[in-house]
Amino acid sequence: MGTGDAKLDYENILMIRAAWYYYMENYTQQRISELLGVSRARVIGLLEKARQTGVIQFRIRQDGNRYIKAEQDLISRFGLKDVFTVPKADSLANLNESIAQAAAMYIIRRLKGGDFLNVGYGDTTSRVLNHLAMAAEEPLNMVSLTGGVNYYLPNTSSNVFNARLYLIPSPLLLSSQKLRDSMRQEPVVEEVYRMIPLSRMSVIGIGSMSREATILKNGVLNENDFTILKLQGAVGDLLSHFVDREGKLISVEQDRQLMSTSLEDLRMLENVIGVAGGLSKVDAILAALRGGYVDILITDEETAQALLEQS
Amino acid sequence: MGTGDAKLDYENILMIRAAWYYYMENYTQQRISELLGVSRARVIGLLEKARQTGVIQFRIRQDGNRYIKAEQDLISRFGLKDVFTVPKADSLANLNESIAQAAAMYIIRRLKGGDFLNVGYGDTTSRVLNHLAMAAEEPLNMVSLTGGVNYYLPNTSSNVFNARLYLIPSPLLLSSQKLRDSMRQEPVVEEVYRMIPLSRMSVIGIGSMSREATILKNGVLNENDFTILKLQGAVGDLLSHFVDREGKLISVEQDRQLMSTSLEDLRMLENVIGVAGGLSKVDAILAALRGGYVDILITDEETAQALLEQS
DNA sequence: CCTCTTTCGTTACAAATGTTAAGACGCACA
DNA sequence: TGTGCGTCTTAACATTTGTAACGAAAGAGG
Repeated sequence: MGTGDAKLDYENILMIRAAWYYYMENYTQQRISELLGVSRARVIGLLEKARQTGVIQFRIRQDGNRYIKAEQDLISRFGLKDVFTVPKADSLANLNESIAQAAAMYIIRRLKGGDFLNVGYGDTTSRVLNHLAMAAEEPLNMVSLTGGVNYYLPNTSSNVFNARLYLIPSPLLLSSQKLRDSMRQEPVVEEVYRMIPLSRMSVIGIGSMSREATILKNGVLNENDFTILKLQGAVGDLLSHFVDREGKLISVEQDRQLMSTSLEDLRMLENVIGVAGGLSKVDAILAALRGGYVDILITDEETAQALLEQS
Repeated sequence: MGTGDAKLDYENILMIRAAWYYYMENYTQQRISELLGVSRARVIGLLEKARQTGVIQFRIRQDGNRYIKAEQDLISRFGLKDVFTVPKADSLANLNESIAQAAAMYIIRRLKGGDFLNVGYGDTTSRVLNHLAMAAEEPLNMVSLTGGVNYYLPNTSSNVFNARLYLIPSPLLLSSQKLRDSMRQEPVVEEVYRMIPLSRMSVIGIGSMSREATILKNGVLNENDFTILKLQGAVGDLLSHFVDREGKLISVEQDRQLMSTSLEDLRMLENVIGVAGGLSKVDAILAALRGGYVDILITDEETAQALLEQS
């Protein structure tokens, strides 16, 4: 059996060398092009590709004296284990990307070897996973906290999905509580549920009640359901469980049709990382913090400030 | 108790933000200077300082298909666990620095939490430690494999030495075997020796028989001793124990005056990382490999090639 | 209160990096 | 043996980054 495409291998080596020379040795691209025997334009391309594919990675050191005031205040106000904020970005899309990147950076440096990571449902989570898969050298072990399997699959652009997935083989929302309960007891489902408490870390998004909510866009809920939930005091959702300002579950019919880790079980988990940013999410994040579901919060500075002011 | 110098804190925050914007978000320095409200010149300075002090770090991903041919060949030829090579540098001084940096990168991503690291004696080791101390977020636990304490202390330029040190409180070379043996049994010495087998990793240099050898420059040995050792077939040293081409100890008087982990004990350790590069070290590295003292080798590509050709 | 020193901002310039368009080259395929 | 296709190099140009010189502002010490 061959070792794969020789041309790609060579490209890879070039990329690694270019990255080494540029970032580790501070050589100019001109110099590197001479050392590697390629054009300078190509060196630029190699470096770009190295960044894109995660061959070269940037990390910000996270030691004790990195905290800004808002971070410290959040930690003590809500009894959190840790908080990490990113500076403000120029658009909401970029902000979510930023926060996802920060979360991936946060996780990857704390997750070792064969550790398992529970993952929630949602757009932010999905972004985090993409970054993670790229940065990881050994495959990650990921356990899903909810149904809705399709959500975790590699998205179009990404290359190989460098992870071992243990997904709950079920849709997120079933058509009846009865069916949910039956599925819940299926051995293959049961098996994943048993893994969940064994993971060292969990990463979940925090949903707001805005029109942008993933759960709406995906068609899991319709606008009507949504409006009713709002009337009942919902400010956001965790793992698709809607909660009120205090983080208490709003008990509605749909909730009993969900294939999703319960809020009580979520609270029992250690190292639950909540990932969410943007002012529209402030109420939802506050609910998550008050409910005690989240141990570590990754957000942006503006939102962190707002959380402090509104609590 | 105050939280330290407010001005330095602020400088730190600026530095972190600048690094985040520049490396994570790809903003231009111009843009960053506006966001941060400082001059562009200062942004350049902040970024420079962030790199210097390890606030921002570059890492090359080390997955399975990074290996170049020489690395794979070395692994299989000598039954090693891993090999990492750096591309050639422009001078020997830079080469050593490169290799030290690579070693630090290698170690830091495999060392977690409260892990302990054994460290040998020598210039290369010392460089590795400096890089390590800078990159680590939590203090490292380092255990010395030899006496010669002064060698491990923070060198002039470095800032805080972010490590917990467990050093053998003794010179490297004592004036008699008798004294060595007595010292060896002192409780404080014994204590460190007992820690050594418990560490997860060890990093050692590999010395050659050149005039540049640390052990000579430090005045531990004089030129005479050195010449005699060469006549007896010495090709290099590990932890100041001189060995022949096959890696067998050359039993001389000085060896029995050394406060240094024995070669047999060294061989028993897991994950011993040998760090050495440059053509002058080829014979010494070969001896270390043949003797089976080293599990992981960090060197440069040119030397790797030479190792294969001369074995 | 006045210097001295240090640090930062400003500016202008030099060097490096990134982008683009045109053409050369190799390679698959008819 | 062409003919397309993609990828590379080359070269010119635009943008970004790095450096150096100078002057203003702030703090230290007399």
